[in-house]
Amino acid sequence: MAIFSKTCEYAIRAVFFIAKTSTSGNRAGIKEIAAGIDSPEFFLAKILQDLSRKGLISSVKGPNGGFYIGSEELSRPISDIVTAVDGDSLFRGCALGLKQCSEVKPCPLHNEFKDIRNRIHSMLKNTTIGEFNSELMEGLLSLKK
Amino acid sequence: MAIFSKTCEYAIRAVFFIAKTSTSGNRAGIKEIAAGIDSPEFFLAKILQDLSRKGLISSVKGPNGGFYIGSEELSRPISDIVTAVDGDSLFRGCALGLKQCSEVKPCPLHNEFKDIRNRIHSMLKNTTIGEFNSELMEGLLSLKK
DNA sequence: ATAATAAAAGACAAAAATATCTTTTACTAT
DNA sequence: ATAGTAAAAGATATTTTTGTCTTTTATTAT
Repeated sequence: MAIFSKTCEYAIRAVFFIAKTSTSGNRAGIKEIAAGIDSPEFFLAKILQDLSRKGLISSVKGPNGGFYIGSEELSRPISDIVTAVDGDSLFRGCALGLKQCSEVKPCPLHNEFKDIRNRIHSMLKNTTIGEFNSELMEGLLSLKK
Repeated sequence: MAIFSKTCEYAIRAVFFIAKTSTSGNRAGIKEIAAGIDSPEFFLAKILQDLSRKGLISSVKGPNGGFYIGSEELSRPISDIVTAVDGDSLFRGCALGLKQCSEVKPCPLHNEFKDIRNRIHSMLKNTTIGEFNSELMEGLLSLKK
């Protein structure tokens, strides 16, 4: 199993793509994004609708429309995307799926995973949506294949 | 999303349970295990059949039969279980699902996840199947709910 | 106003993961 | 050898995730 769901993978890649496009002052259409991150177009459309409803990205309909990200949203952490799509079980839940797992009633892996969970969480919290824009524009980072 | 698949969660919990039972010199039946880790019995049966085929646990049919783990298997790392069930994408794959992601063609999160992947991997490699037996027997650790 | 455009919304389909039940095989104790 | 037991194997069902297509709504440019 991967760290994120397919939906979340597409979401993060798309948001990075839209962030890059927005920084250069443009809006990105769904076809352009889907091609740019190599994802199924209609499936991605659903994901972006959801992110839009949740205020993580913005959109405009009609000619010259498309998706964009405002400067305030650019400084949001990518943990916001992950939480919106996959929930917080990645950094809050028990690795073995136990509802009651805690300090007082720990699963065998509770302590060994504590640090890892925290690391994932703080990493996602300290990485922003707009953080990779210049490297993306320079072509140093990849969002597809 | 959780770190492991449901199948893998059940697998690890069941293996810990069988390890504990084996250490006290007994075999564990499927009903006993399913009850002991709070999992669907028939689904767990399938999982254990698979682990048995792969040599991670052993089984005996008929009266007094059941599942057990030999002393050699007790010192195996739990990464063996994870790999057998979920594959190695958790510690090898790209967080954003890119096939080609690497040092030369990294995704935006490649570097931030490198350390985390390594930590997860080494943790799972350094934790053995039998490691929690005494604490499990003392009731200090939980495998259900 | 109207036509063209692009996202939103709704409905549907396929695949994978999770779960259940039945039949068969192997082993044990009598 | 036979009956009882428990896992293995096979078949089927349900749910969730992933993916596709069509219709509607909002916006823009003419």
